[in-house]
Amino acid sequence: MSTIRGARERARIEITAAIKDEARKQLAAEGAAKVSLRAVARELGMASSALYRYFPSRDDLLTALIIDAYDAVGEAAEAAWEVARGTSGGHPARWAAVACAARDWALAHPHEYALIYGSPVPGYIAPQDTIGPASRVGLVFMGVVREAHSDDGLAAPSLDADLRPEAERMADELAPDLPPAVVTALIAAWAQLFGLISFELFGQFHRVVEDREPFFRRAAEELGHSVGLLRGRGTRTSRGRT
Amino acid sequence: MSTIRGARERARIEITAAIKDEARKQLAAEGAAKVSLRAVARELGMASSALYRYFPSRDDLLTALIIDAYDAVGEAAEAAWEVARGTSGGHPARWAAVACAARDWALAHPHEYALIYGSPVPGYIAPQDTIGPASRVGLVFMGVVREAHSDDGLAAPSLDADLRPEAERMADELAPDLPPAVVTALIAAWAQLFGLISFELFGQFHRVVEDREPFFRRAAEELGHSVGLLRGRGTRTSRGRT
DNA sequence: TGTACATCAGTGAACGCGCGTTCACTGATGTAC
DNA sequence: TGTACATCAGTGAACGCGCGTTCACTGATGTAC
Repeated sequence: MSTIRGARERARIEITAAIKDEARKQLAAEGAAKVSLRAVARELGMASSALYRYFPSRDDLLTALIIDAYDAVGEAAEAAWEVARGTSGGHPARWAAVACAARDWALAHPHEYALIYGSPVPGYIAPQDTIGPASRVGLVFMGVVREAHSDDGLAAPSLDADLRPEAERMADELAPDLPPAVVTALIAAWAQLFGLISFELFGQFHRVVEDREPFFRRAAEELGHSVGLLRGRGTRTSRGRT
Repeated sequence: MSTIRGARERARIEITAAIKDEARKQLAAEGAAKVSLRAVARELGMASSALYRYFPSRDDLLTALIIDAYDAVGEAAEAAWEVARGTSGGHPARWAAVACAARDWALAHPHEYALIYGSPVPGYIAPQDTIGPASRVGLVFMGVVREAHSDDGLAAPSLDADLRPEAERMADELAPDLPPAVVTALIAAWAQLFGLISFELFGQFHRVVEDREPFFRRAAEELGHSVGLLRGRGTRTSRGRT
């Protein structure tokens, strides 16, 4: 229970990390399907059976990678948010900065991205532990919107009558302080942003969109407006709009 | 070269279809990773080596499934468009109808959807033959927009200066008859629509969005407006908007 | 209509591969007295 | 500080699995004369 535990405990932590690192390396190189306990053990110079001291099964190792990936993209988004808050851009600029950070992370880690936002691995059931990390990026976008809200920089979009009950339920559960129409639009924008990233990463934009950064940026900005972010508030953004 | 070819040729066509059907069955049941030549052959009561008379490799069989899946979702979209054109709804309603058809198809064929819009199979390179079928759904959306354009039911969205060159290039290549801003917004909307579908299908909406049909419908309608579709044109749609 | 040959579908055995997981074990590290 | 025991990391062999692909072959269908 003390902070300094024996060599055993420290070794355990280090080796667990080494296993995950090697697995992540294989994930990055070959994709989730090719991550195998035997290959990891081989690369680490251990017997494959030794890994079972650290992960009860291959699925558990994959789960660890999934959690780490969610955390990594979440962290990237949080960091971008922090930076953007320190600059003169308004809320829409912060929104766009977070979106671009998510895209940048995805481009830098395509297989990790595919692991969490691509088709689910067949037979794999996401355990509870992934839920928290999975929502981290989304919470950053929600944070941007919430800040805009308290700055009076948010105009709730319209809401169809037949969508109202579901919108209120979602707002109740996720962000009771925000207008239901905003929460609804936010969730849609969240999915749509990752739709843009997935299409780029998974090859649907091949021979269609070439200059992808400005394309994505514009779409992301548009999504910011769709959730109700207003341009005026805060100091003026540096990127003009014609 | 005549229409009626020998028994050999007819048998070849039938058996090729049977192989694809069985493979599709396994795809639907277990996902792309589990589709194996041996299992297909087993189920068909043939030697596994016999399949090589029909498909030179497993990848080619997968390619056939991919093409069929693109064609299936494309066909569903086209059919929905035809129906929507026959009803009193305006262009936005047609857009929404096509979007909902794509979603319906995806919900009915989740593994086929994952095969074409999920993470690319590692090591698999999409051959040229998939390009045509892959663009079929997108062309339906473009058709809706084009019709609106010639009906004066389209207002081009704004376009950032830094995006203009790419927008003009894309318009030139894909739809020179449409304003570049519209083409750009259309491609973004296309990706975003499938982002909504993917999030729903791949489990990101689990415990977040419950009543998904109206949620999707609203987002789809919003996307229609984002490409410039105007409400007024054509007879009024049956779904009011508050 | 009949014959000789070419084409092609399908067989069954085999090759070689890599995987996840289990199990009885050895030896080092940690703990209680 | 020293000893006896418990805990745990790591080993290496083995089990059982299913896969993609190749190859020499048999026998049926098609074709040319």
